[in-house]
Parts: sequence; structure tokens; C-alpha cells
Amino acid sequence: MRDPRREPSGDKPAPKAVVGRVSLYLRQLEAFQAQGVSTVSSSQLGSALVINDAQVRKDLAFFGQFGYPGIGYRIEELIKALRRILGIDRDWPLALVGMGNLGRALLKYRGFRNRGFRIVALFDNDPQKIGQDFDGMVVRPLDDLASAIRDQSISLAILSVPADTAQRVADQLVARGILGIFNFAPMPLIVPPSVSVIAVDLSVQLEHLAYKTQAAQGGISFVG
Amino acid sequence: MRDPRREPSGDKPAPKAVVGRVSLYLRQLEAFQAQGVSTVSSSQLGSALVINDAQVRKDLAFFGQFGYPGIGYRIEELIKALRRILGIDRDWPLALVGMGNLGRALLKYRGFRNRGFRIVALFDNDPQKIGQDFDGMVVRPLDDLASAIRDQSISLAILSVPADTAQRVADQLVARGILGIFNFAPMPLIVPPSVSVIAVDLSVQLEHLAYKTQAAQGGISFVG
DNA sequence: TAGATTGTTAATCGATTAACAATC
DNA sequence: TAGATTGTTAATCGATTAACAATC
Repeated sequence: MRDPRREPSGDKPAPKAVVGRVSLYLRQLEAFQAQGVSTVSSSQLGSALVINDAQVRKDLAFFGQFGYPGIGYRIEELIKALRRILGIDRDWPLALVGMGNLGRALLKYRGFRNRGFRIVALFDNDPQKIGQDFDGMVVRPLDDLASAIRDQSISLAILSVPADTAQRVADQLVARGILGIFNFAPMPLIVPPSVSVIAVDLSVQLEHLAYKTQAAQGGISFVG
Repeated sequence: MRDPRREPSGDKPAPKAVVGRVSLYLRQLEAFQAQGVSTVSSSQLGSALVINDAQVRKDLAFFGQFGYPGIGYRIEELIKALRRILGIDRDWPLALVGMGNLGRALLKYRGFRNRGFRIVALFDNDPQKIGQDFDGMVVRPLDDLASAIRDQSISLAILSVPADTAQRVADQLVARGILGIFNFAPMPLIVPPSVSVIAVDLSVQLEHLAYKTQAAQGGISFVG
């Protein structure tokens, strides 16, 4: 009577690293599917992404039993399941807050739209920017957030404001009912536990590249 | 005779997580310095960044002995040391490869220039883009890479091309002598071990935010 | 059936935190 | 000196990998 495709119901939150890899699995599965493949083993999926096969099985098993012993994973079925698990089996309307260079670029960036993330409202507090039109959307002041969140069912915001205003703006977002913040400001945000934050710190990452590159070149020659 | 400010000479590469945090420490130290503070303890530095004090000490100790028991860390001295360790005690000229929306945004992004990363050459293979002027720089074809790398002492490249050409372009970068790649293409790059890569996968991160937000909202209601 | 591959337990590895003697 | 704080060792925690019975 056991359904081998069962997903668990009593969910602990998945470790950060697991979720990141599941996103990669999904993308790779979609690539396999586009090539007309209908089944993969954990070792095939893993080697395409340079990930250990046991890790692939363990990551997937975290969310349920999706595989068929002796066969592997049915791609179509697994894609469907992973999209649901990640919460991208539906559209996410986004607010874009901060219309500087980075904000304007993110607005045009294709990578998000492809995966169901649609920017539907623009905000900035600079009077110079308010009223300007981008992509058919008018930039509004942050005071309009509450109504936009309500009227357009927005639950996520991209935050691309300068570091010194990031926390203040985040507080406003939280107060107006935003549930998740994609933070590009080089600042750790403090938010209530009910609100999710993912931070993308480009300077930190570029500094990491400088470190690795320097280390690869015979390293830092310290005095011993 | 021991110099308590010694840095070690036989260096293992630091763990990824350590390097990321060191970048954060440096930024926080600069903020403290701007406030006129001249000394911090590991617990002051840690609490500003929500990081355990033992972790702060251990991370710093990985690179040498910088602290003064009973006193803490002298900010000016530590900033200098960390900048050197990260390899940002000098300028890094960058090539920007791929002048799509994201590439053009990164060109304008202030966060990099502030930290010594200067984009000094633009590349794209789209004939429509070649010859166009951005910020006083002309977009060149990838064939010009070798001479630019040589003439402008470029060792790092930002790669902002579509996924389907990313590996091919990366191969060219490597062949022309690039030592580090900041990869924005949603693709794991395969490069020789002498070349460093840091990947920023915006879609994966946004999917993570969707997952967390959904999970925080009573989670995914699976069938048990 | 024989071969392949899963899900999971046990073993390993690495990272974080606690505790404290040494130091200023 | 007494108080503060480091660097480091030991304890804990979590994540990755190996191994294998169960399954198709």
C-alpha cells in the first residue's frame, strides 16, 4: 500500500546547502529533458554538476522518495516535484525597491522572469526618480508600498538601495507586510523571524575572487 | 623575541567560509574606523555582524596573530593586514565580458570601484555591440582579449554572457591568460585548477528565497 | 534471473562553539 | 594588581561520503 513517490509531511526546514543544490538539480533536469532524456540516475545527475552521487540521493531523499531502484529518477515527475518543493510552481510578483544602476539592471534581467519571478512594482524615495517610467511601470514612493502589496499580492521584494538606508527601508518593507527580501545592499539586515532574507553581497564575492587568484599565484608572501 | 603581529608563511588555502567572513570583518572595521573607534574586541566585532566571538578570533588566527590579549584588535593595523590578505591592497583591473543588461549594470555599479576593482576593458561578440561606447570605453570583440590582457595587466574577468556560450567564452578567457573569473552565467564552468572561479547564481538564490518564504508560511502542504 | 540503482545507516570529515591558560 | 581579552585546545554539531540491504 506504500506509495513510493511519497513526500514527507512533517517538514524540518532543509539546510541551506541542500536547497541550493536542489535548484541546480532542477535546472540540470530541465536541460536533460530538453535533450529528450526521460530518466536519470543519481550518478548521471551528479556528474553533470560535479556533485557526489550519494549526495544527490540524500538531498532528494530529504524531501521524499522520488527514485525507482534499478531505474533512477523519472525526469518529468522529478521536475514537477522539485518545482513544487522550491515553491516555483507558481508566479511570484516582486517589488523592486531602489532604482539605482543595479535596480534598473535587475529589472531588465531575463533570468528571473524565466523562472516565474515577475517584477510588478517599482519603488524609490528619490524625488528625481519618482514618476519616471521603466518598462511601462512608474516609479512610486515607498509610501505606496502598502497598497501595492495588497492590490498586487506582492510578498517578495528585491532591495537594491545604498547600505546606509537599507535597514530603514527593510523595516518599512516588513511593516507593510513583505514576507521575503532579496538583499543586494552590503549590509546584514535585521528582520523578524517570520521574514526571510537572502543576501547577495557582490563586493564580498569579488574580494573572494581576488583572494583565490592571489593565493593561486604563489600566495601572499608573508614574512615568517 | 616573538613578534605578536606575525603572519604565518606556510599557508594552506583558507576555507571558503572563512574568506567570506574576513571580507565582512574588514568592512565592519572600516565602519568602526569611520566612527573614530581605534580598537575592537572579537565580541564587539562579532556582535555587529551576528557572528560568534570565538569564530571571529579563530578566523583571524587562521592568518596570523593580530590581537592583543586584554585589549582586542587595533583597527588600523588589522584593516591593513586584512586588505593585504584578501589581496585588495592594490588595484585590480577587470575585463567585462558580455555587455547585456547585467553586464551594463555591473559596469555602472559603484560597489566594485570603491574596493579597487576597476573595469578597464569591455568585450562582446555581438556585432551590434562592438564599437559601442560605454563610460568612455569601446566594446571590443573577444579576439582582442589577448592584447588587452597584456597591455592593461588584466588578470580578472567578469563573465556576464548567456548560459549557452559561457563555457566557450570561459575557454577563450583561460586560453588568453585570465587568472580569475567572476561568473554570472547560470552554468558551472570547467576551468584548469590554476584558474579561480567565483559563481554568482542569481536565479538559484531567488529560488532559495521563494523556498524559505513558502516554508515560513506554514510550509508546503504535502499529502502524508 | 542478473544488473542496476535506490534510500538509508554508519563512517568520515570539516566547521562551529565552549572553555581556559596565557597575556597584557 | 584585577579585569579584560586573546589564541588555542577540546567538545559539539552538522555535512559529506562510503557502504550495502532492499528493490525493481
